[in-house]
Amino acid sequence: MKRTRGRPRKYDEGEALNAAIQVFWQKGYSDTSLDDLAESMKMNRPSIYRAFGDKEAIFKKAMAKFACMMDAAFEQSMQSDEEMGVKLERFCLSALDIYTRARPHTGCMIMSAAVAVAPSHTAIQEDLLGFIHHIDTKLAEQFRLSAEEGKLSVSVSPESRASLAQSLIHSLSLRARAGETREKLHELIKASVKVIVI
Amino acid sequence: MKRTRGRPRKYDEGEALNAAIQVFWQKGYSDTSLDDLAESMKMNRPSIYRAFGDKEAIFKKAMAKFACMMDAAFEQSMQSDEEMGVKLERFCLSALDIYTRARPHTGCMIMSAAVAVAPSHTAIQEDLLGFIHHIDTKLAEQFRLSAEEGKLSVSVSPESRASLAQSLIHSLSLRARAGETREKLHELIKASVKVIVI
DNA sequence: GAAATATTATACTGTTTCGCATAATAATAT
DNA sequence: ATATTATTATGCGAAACAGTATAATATTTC
Repeated sequence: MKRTRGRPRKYDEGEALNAAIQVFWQKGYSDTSLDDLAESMKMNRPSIYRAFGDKEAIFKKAMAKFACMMDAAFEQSMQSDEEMGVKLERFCLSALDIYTRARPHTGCMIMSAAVAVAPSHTAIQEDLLGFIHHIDTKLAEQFRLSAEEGKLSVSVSPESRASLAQSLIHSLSLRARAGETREKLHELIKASVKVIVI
Repeated sequence: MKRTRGRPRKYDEGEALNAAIQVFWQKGYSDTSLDDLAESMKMNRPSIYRAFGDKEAIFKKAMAKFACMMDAAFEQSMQSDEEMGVKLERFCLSALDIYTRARPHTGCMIMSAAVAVAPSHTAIQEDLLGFIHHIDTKLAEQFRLSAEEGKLSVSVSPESRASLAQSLIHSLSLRARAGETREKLHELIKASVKVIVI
């Protein structure tokens, strides 16, 4: 592993992006200044520009990484041979954990920060819609598998169940950010999942 | 009706607030400057301050008025003796109309603008949570009435149905702002309502 | 050790922003 | 008419901001 030439980097690209996620997550896109980012990423502005581009580019990368985190949580929740209701509940609880980790609760970074600026940032809006469709697809796939095993009534399509499940996730994010308690959201999950896997 | 003394107002308070709603709705809280508001409200900054207070105060008033609009849409959708599924679908379609009226779609002003700044604006966060609980209550009341008429299975509580219905509303707003088409959202409503009133 | 290179650090520019201070205007009251 | 009052209109100052240009620094290569 050859060392690079010039002056060595002071920052770690992955950690810097994580720091950017934290700032965008809490303050949203518009209220996050490049100075905020520079401080939290432990980089100065010119270095940020060189490494990640302008503010929108940084945000898009942060958003992509956050999406990967959610994806990983999904995969982990689904890998078992339990019933779909159990798996879905576990995924919702993972999401809830992420949404209520910070204080005050910050919900989903994408469903708050990206959604807020979507109308004026076409590129972000496109990524956002893609992310939503991606989750739709992954959820539907799981419901389809479960239905094929005969464990779900055929009166409701996997796609309908998937969109209802994602509605629940969306609502969890909004409610968490609105300051709802973790306990109430836990109850909300249990009651909603029951209906979704009816 | 005695005319007031001094120089007559150039603006109409209600219309000015409507104009403020439009700006916050599209651009969000942080990206809306007082100059933006002044232009759209057809007032100059000092007049705005006198009439509505600072930016947060303007927003809180705009939010309250938007909440009233949604409330009115709800009442109108519910006043009939049809089945709850029909009424709920009508309410969702009213919401969809509001969420997709502008281009690009702006979703719900509260669920985008207010949610985005909630962690850093306690007063807004409180109003937001209150609004969500208010809708929960009104929906649950309708489901309870419908259940009392024996038109809904008792296996799912009115409260669970209410929170699922609001999840759907939340998701509609997010998806609309993400650029989803009106047609797909219409399909989403039909499929979801079917499950919620099962 | 000197040149080349990749990064960090500082400084600058033009713009936007908020909040307010002050001036101008239009109506009523006396 | 003149004073009073409520508003509109203009302008200012200090701060924050995005983006970049330039200087300083640390490392490898030769």
